[in-house]
Amino acid sequence: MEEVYTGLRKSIEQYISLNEEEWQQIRTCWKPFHYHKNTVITSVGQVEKYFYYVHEGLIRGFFEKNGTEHNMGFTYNGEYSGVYDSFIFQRPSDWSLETLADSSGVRISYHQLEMLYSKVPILKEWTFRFNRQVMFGLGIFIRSLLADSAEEKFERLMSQSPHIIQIVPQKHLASYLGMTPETFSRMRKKWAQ
Amino acid sequence: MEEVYTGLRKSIEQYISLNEEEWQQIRTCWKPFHYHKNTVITSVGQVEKYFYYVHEGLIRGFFEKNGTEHNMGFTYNGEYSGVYDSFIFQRPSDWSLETLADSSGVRISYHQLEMLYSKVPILKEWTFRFNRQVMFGLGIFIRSLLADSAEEKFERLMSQSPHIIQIVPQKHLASYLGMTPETFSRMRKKWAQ
DNA sequence: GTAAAAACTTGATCTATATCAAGACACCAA
DNA sequence: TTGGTGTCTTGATATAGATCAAGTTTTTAC
Repeated sequence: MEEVYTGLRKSIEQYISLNEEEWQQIRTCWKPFHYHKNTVITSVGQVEKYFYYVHEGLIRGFFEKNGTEHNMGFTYNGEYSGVYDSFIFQRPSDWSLETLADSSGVRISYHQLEMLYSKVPILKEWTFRFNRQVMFGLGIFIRSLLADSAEEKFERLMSQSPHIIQIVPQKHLASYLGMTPETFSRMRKKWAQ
Repeated sequence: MEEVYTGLRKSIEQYISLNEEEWQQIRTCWKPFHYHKNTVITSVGQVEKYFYYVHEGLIRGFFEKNGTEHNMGFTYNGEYSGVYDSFIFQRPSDWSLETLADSSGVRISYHQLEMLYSKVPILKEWTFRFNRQVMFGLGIFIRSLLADSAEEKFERLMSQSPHIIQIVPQKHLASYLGMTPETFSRMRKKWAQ
């Protein structure tokens, strides 16, 4: 358990630095969670209550349209998860969160976080910077979706995160790149040669 | 000129409220700009110096790949523009900004804005909320790119912003939706019936 | 350990959209 | 006002990737 909090602290301190008192305030607000594989954490229509720090596990964010699921992203060890927009605006979500492996870590509720901002003002700066980073990532994703062919998207994924294919089921990766599992499988074969 | 600043103030006050002194501090930091039609404001490789409030005009954000330009978005009257990621991180831009009509308004430099944050702390909250709104919009855009067919994207655009077709050249709208001008033209014909 | 269910692969075919090409229209510059 | 350049339309053809289908491998559950 201790190492989960150590991970959280390190992760927060990538953006801001904390003194001991601030950290203690923050720490007490994040509560442990644990979900088994293939558990839906948040589903469409719900209001996202929590923001998650995933110490160990794998989570996917996805939505459904005409019977097809579309993956928007994945969370690995040491990253954050949650239905951001629903969390931020406390409005019903239009996408879902599901574990793809047993996942555990700590999470903070919306109200706890709002309260923390007043107790630990610097934390607002953390959210600020974190959001900017997310924005930046979304921009890159959009760029790829607009301009890259299926083959390019596949190759980009393989050269940037080759390990990912061992962790995330192919059908989900395919959907994330906006292609069918069949196409993904063919790309993979081609790539291997 | 006065109405430009009135527009800016209203726009900022959608997120936060300002007293007179705060507003005066903010106001003096935003300087007028004016660009003619078809002017490149910021190009690839440059570091974005300014954040723009466009009172009147039309600006597109785009990048180029293999000789094809891809539009990422447009700015209309009363909206903000700038190469956000380059501005935020003060790193060379990998996309460009160009006017599609004579465009004028006010803009603030990176350093002025940083300075303003310390003089008018509430302004940071404005940026915070504005960024969240941008994130939200990017999420919707990604969703559409992942799941919608060319026809659906076209229809969505026409029902959500039917006026846009009068303002933005079709070839740019086509690129924004991730399709060719020919496809866009055919969709349009079909739609008219 | 074994059966059932998922996930992945591979091939054959189909289709939405791209590409190529050529004509019509529109706007701007002298 | 007119020529020219860029934009839009329309048709013919090409193709990347989807869909359908059937077999194989891997994972899950009892």
